[in-house]
Amino acid sequence: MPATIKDIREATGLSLATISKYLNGGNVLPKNREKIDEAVKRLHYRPNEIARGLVTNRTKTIGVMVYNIASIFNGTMLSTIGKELRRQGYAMLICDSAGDTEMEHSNVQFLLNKKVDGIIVIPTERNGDFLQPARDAGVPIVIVDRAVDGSEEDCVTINNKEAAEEAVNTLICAGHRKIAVICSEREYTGSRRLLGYLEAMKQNGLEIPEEYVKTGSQTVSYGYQSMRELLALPEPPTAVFMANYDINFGVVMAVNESDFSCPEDISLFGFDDLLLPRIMSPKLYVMKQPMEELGLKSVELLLERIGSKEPMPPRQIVLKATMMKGDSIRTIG
Amino acid sequence: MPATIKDIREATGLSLATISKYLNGGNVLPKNREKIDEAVKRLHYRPNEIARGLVTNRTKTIGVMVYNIASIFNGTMLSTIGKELRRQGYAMLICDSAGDTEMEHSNVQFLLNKKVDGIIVIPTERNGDFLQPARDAGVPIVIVDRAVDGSEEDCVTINNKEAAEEAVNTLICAGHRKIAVICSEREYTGSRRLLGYLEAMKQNGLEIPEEYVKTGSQTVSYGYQSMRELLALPEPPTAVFMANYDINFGVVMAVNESDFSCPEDISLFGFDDLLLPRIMSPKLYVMKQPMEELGLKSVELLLERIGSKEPMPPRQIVLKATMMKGDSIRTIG
DNA sequence: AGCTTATCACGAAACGTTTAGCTCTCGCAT
DNA sequence: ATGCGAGAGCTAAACGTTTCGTGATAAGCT
Repeated sequence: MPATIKDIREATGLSLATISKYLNGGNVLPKNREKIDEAVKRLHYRPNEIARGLVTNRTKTIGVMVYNIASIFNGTMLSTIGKELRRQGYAMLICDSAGDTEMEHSNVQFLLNKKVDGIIVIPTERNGDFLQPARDAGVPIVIVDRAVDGSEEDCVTINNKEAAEEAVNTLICAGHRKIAVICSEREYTGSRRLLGYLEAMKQNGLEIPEEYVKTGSQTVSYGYQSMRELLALPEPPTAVFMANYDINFGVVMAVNESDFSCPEDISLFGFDDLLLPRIMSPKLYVMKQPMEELGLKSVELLLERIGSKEPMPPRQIVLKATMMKGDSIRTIG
Repeated sequence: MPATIKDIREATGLSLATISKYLNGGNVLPKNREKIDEAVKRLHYRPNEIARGLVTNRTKTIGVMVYNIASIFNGTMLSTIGKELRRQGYAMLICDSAGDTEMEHSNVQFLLNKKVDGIIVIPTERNGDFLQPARDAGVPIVIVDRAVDGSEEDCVTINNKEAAEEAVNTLICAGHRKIAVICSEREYTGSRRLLGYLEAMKQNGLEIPEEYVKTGSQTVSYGYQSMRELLALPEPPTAVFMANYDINFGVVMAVNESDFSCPEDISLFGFDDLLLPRIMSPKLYVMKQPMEELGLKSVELLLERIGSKEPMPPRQIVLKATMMKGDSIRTIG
């Protein structure tokens, strides 16, 4: 039903080749250019991108895989990534793994069938095997925020370990000795941030009771449950470092429900400067990730790789997190 | 590089038609079936969906337009919609309008160029003109959550006006007389909820000072600013009805920063039962939308329409919101 | 004037599928 | 035996583009 390039041929008397060339930015005689422009406008012609994709073998579509689209962290990342992709003429096909690694496997195959030109992925866990089919197919990949073990892909992350160290050192400087951590070892970010915590504690010669280290998962519910456990200990910590945005939520929920209050009884240090840290009272101390940069950089790397015919070595970009001060830390004599 | 159906032909000696028929569920002789199965597995053959789309004129891809992908409300909706679409074999091409109606216009054209089989849209404002190109092209459309003025499309919403009435009546029953509202008139939901507020106030013979009615936009920042203004009035309200999830956030932020506290000095009633209402202390009273149902129903309507060759009359589905009690309302003598 | 070069247009093949319509074979009922 | 229909396979065209190689025209040089 919609007009095709053949209709333009009828209308102008020119050949398909000439019309196609002009529409793709080639040079034609001024009078032909006018004819084509007129016909395109009159017939509301728009190139069929499916047909184009078949012959050029490029769909101008990028697959984006996230571990959970309902998390505001991912939503914010997708917002930046989507806007930038669009600016460069690419569409964004989103696959939500919903925290399920099976689904993640299936998503890769799905995107390959859709013939995406490249894949941006914020993975569910540290195991990157699910990417194998894409590697085999030679589809460019960029991994964002959470690196995967032993990958050969481009990767954009932040200095997780150092950021965690800075956070924990801040707590220590405020006089805290009994500091707990809530994170996850299954994701890259959680494991790196845990290392930072351990390092800071060790450097300062502080003891780490086993029950102060919670390494389950980076979810709201795990944060909630862990915090309840911590507060119920015979000797609860005086400060807690939360290694991820969703954990922030769960922890704050648990504190609000308890008899403890922040910062009088318990000091908190979180991650990611999104809505929560600013909305709550007291304002939460956090390490802020440069999320926009993360998104922009990942798009840049991917399009670069798609554009270049030569194979390029994998690149590792590491951005820096910065501290945002709040009122959630009590200074201990 | 990947295997094509022609490679299967070489491997089996069968014709393209036979192979295609079998792959699409047709019947072939057992020995041929075996041959094809073997070749498909050995060559890792997967049909090229681009080529298929060209001839069938169906891409098995749905365009989903949201007014802001970074909002957790939309993220949650997208999660449900995406999962259900996927279950039915469809991909989800997401376009974020980022609150910009220009962008929204451009998004429709973009999706049409991508030849999506249908469009699900959570619109930015009440004006639905941006959908015209899709209507002209005969692409099925379903509008979710926020209806648009005078549309002929399928539409899934909730009983906004009645829900707002219930909320305001709850405040009135608790003894409140000075009740303010924060919403927006530009969106369908905001304007309907405003009507509900006005109706409840009128039914109970309550006065509505002009400065108690804030109808700017449904964003965090507007909620924040409006609440500051309300609290600064010579005669501030004793209760506030917040007509949307983002507004909740802004309002709570403003209250936390002020000398007022909830519910002692100010009672609050919000919308949408997502993270915030549960996390905050005191727990927030809200009207809860059946978000999963909203998403599922919209997918169902769309696929039904895509599947049917006959034209169908537009359908209007209205779901019901329910009240979730909290501790954010003070009972006045 | 004759030769070269640059510019533009064109015809035809190709991309990887689906599908309409035809042919062939086989078995069964008459 | 003959006729018939069902089932399965095949050929070829079609979907709407891009692109390769060639041809034509005009302009620029000696």
